[in-house]
Amino acid sequence: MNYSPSIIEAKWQKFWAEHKSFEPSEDFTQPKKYILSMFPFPSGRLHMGHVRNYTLSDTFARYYRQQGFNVLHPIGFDSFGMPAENAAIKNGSHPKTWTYDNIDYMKKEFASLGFSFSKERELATSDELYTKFEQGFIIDMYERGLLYRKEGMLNWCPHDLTVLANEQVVDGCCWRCDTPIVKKEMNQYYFKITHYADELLEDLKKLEGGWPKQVLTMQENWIGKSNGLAFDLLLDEASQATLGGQFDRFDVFTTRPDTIYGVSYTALAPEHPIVSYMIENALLSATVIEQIKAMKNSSSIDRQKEKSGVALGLNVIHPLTHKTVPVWVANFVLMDYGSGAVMAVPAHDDRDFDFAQKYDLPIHAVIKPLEGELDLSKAYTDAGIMVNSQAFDGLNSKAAQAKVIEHFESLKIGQKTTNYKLKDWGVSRQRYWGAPLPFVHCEECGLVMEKKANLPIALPHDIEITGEGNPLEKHPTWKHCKCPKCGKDAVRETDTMDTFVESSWYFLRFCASPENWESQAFSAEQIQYWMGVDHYIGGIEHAILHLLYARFFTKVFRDLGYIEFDEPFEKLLTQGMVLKDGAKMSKSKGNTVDPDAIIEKYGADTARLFILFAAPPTQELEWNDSAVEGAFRFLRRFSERSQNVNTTHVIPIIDHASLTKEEKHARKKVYEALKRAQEVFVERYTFNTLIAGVMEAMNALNEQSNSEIWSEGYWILTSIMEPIIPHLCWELSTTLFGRANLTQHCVLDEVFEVDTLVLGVSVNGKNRATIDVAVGASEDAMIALATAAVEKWLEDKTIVKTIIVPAKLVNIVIKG
RNA sequence: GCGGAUGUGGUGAAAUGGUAGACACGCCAGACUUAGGAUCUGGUGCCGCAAGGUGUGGAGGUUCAAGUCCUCUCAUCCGCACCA
Repeated sequence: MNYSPSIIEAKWQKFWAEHKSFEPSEDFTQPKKYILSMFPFPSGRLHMGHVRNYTLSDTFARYYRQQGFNVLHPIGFDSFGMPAENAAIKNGSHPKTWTYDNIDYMKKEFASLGFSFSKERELATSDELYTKFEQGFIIDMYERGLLYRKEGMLNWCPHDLTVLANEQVVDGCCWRCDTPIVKKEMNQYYFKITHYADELLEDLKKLEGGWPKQVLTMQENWIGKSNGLAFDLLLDEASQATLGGQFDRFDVFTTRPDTIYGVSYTALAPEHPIVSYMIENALLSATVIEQIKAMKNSSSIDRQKEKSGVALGLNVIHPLTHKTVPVWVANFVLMDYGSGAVMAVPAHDDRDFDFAQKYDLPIHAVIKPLEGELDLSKAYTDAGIMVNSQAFDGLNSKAAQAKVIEHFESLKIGQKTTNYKLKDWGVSRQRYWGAPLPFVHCEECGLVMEKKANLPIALPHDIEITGEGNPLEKHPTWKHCKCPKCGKDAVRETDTMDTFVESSWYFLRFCASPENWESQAFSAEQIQYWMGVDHYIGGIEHAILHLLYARFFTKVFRDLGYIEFDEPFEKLLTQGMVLKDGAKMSKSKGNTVDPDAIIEKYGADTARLFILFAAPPTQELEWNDSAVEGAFRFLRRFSERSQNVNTTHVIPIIDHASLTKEEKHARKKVYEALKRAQEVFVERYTFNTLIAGVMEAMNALNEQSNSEIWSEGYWILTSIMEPIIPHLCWELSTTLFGRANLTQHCVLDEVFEVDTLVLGVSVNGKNRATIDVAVGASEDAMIALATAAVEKWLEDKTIVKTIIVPAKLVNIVIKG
C-alpha cells in the first residue's frame, strides 16, 4: 500500500467527526480516565509546544480507550485576556471577533492533527455561559469572605495599564510585556488565598509521586512558610512624644529568636505607618523625606541593588535587656511581609550586617561557632553556642529558639508566629476583555453583589479600544444600573477579572454532561465520577501560578459544598520546551516551525511520531528536519510492509516450537514491544523507547517471511501505535483486521522461552567475550564455557571466585 | 546566595547496579537506476593494520561488577531570591 497521509488522515478525521468517536459515555459504572492538557490561549495558530502538549494527552486518551476505559479528553480555550485587546489596538479588530476567529482556526488545526477531543464539551472561557457560572461562584466566594476589597499598593504595568498579581511580576517586570512595573495605590478585589496557605502547603504531600518534585518545591517555596517569634518593641518616652502620642510601639517578626540579645538597631519599611506619619507631619528633615520617597518609588530591582536607609531619631526599648535601640528606615525591609519592621542583628544576619557596615552601626556577637573562632568580618548565620545572652548562655542556639519564644510568652511580651510569603491574590484588572466582577456600587448600600438571577453580567459589544484606560469605564451606558438591593441608580463595577480565574475551574466544567450544559456549571454526581484528573499535561511555566490557583479554587469549591475532594490533579506531567537550533522557538528569533506546514508536507502522524520519538516528554525537544523525514520513512515502511499481512479478524494462533530462529526472534520482539507499551503508558511515559521497541520489532519481522507472524505482529503493533499514529493505524487495522485488534492484548510468555542464552563473560568486571549456553545448563558447565572463552586473560592468574547472574553474564574474579 | 535539573558517539538519545551507545538522524561504502535529495544492503564511539587498548564532564569511594549508588568538584540550563 502506498502511504498517502493526506488521503487517509482526511478520511479518518471525517470518520471520527461523523461518528462522534470520542464522546465520553454517560454510563458512570464504567472505569474512567480523565485526560487533560492545559488549554491554550487562542492566539491564532498552534505552535509546536501545543502540538507536543496535545499529542501527549491524545496518546494517553487513545491508549485508555483501547484498554476499555470511559475516557474524558476535553479541550477548550482560555480566551479572555490582553492579547485580544492588543490586537484590537493594532488591527482595529473587535476582541470578540478576533478571539472567536482564532478559535475557529485552531479547532481546524486540532482536527488536522487527529486529536481525539470531546467536541460536545468544547468551551471558550469568554462564552457568556461560562461567565455566568463563574460570576455565580464569585458571589459565593464574596459571601464567604473569600473575596474582598481593599486599598493597597499594587504592581502597576504602565504599558498594559493594569495591575498585576505578585505572581505576574517577573524580575520586577510585567510577565507579558516585560515593562518594569511601578507601585500604585488602588482599590482592588482580592481572593483570600492566604486563608488556605497552610492547607495548600500541607496537601503538597498528597501530590508526592504524582507531581514532579520540582513543581512541589516551587510551590512550597512560593507559599514560603516560616515559624518564628513576633513581639512588640516599645518606643521610649521621648520617641512617643515625637510621634505626638500616636504610636507607642511596633511589631516585629524574627525566625532567629536565639539572636535576640544581638539586636543593635531596628528597621522599618519605607511604607511603614510610623514612617508615613512622620512624613505627613513633617517630623523629618526635607532631605530625609526625599530619601525615603526615593526608596518608595524605586523599582523592586533598584531596591535590591544597594541597601540604604536613614535614622529616624526614634528609639525603642530592648524587651529583655531594656537598653535603648535606634530605629532606622531601610529599603531592604518589605512592608508586605510580616509587619514591615525588623529587629536587626548584624552579627548573625547578612542583610543586617551589610547595613550596619554601611552606616557604622554596632555589631554584637551572641552566637559563637561550635568549633573555631567567630569571624567578625562577616555575619555568622549558622547555629552555634549562645553567648552574651544572660540566662541563655551556653545553650545550643538552634535548640534555644523554642526556649526564647517560651520566655517571651511567659512574660506575655511576644508569641510564636507563622508567616507566609504567599499573599492574597489580587484579581481586578482594568481591562475590557475579561469577565466582569459582578458587583454594583450604590451610594446608599455601598458595595452590593449582583443577584444570581441577573447573571451573566455580560460585556457590551460596542466599545472603543484605544489602549488607554478601561473601555468599560468609558462606555456611555454600560456601567449605569439599578442597585440590586435598594433599586436606586447605581454604578456597575468596571473592573474585570484576572484570566487565571477562568483557568482555575475549567477542568470542573468539562465534567458537565452536554444535556445540562446550559442549566448548571456541573453536577455533584458528574464531578464525583470524573474527577480527579488522572493525567494533567502542560508546561512547567504554570508550576506556580495556574496550578496554585486551581488548587485553591478546588479547596474553596469543596468548602462551598460543590465537590468532595481536596486536590484536582492526580498526576502532573510537565513537558519540556520545543527548541530549534538550541533555542526556544520564537518569532523574534525566526526559528519557528509551523505545524500546518509539517502536516501538509508529511501528515499529522509523522509530526506526532517525531515529537514522541525525539525525546522523553519531560525533556527539551530539539527540532530536526531530517529526523522528521526519518519518522515519515518509518511510516511509509510500516504502511508498505502491511502487504505481508494476511487479513484476519482474530489474532493468529502460532505453534511457537516449530518456528525458525528468525521467526521466533520476530515474535519475541513484537511481544517485547507489547510489554514495553504497558509499562510506558502506565508508569514511565517514555514514548521514545516504546517507538524504538516497535521499530526493533519491525526490523525483526522483516528478517523473516512467515505471513502468520507478520499478521500477529501487525495485529499487535498497529494497536500499540494507534495512540501515537492513529490515522495510519486505523487505516491498517480496518483493512487488515476489521479493527478487531484495537483492544487489550495478552503477553504470551512462550515467545520469551529460548533454548540458548547469550551470556557475557567478564573478567574482574570487564567484558571480554560472550558465550552461548543451553537453557538449564549447570553452573559448572557455564563456568567451564566461560573460562574457556576468556582463557587468554586467565593465564598465570588465580581464579578467586565466579559470579553468575542468571541469563545475563558470568563474572570471573582473578588475582595475581 | 538558595533550590532543582542536566552532563553518554558527529546529532537526538537508550541502558529499572549486570555485555555502554538500543532505536533513529547523519556520514561512509555498495546495489538498483537515465537520474537520485527515492529505495535496498552493509559499515559507523575513539586510538590501532591487527592483537588489543580505551571510553558515560572531572577526582575519589562502595561493590565481584558503577553511566546508574555515595562524597567532593566543574560546567550548562531552569526556578526563587533582601521574606527578617
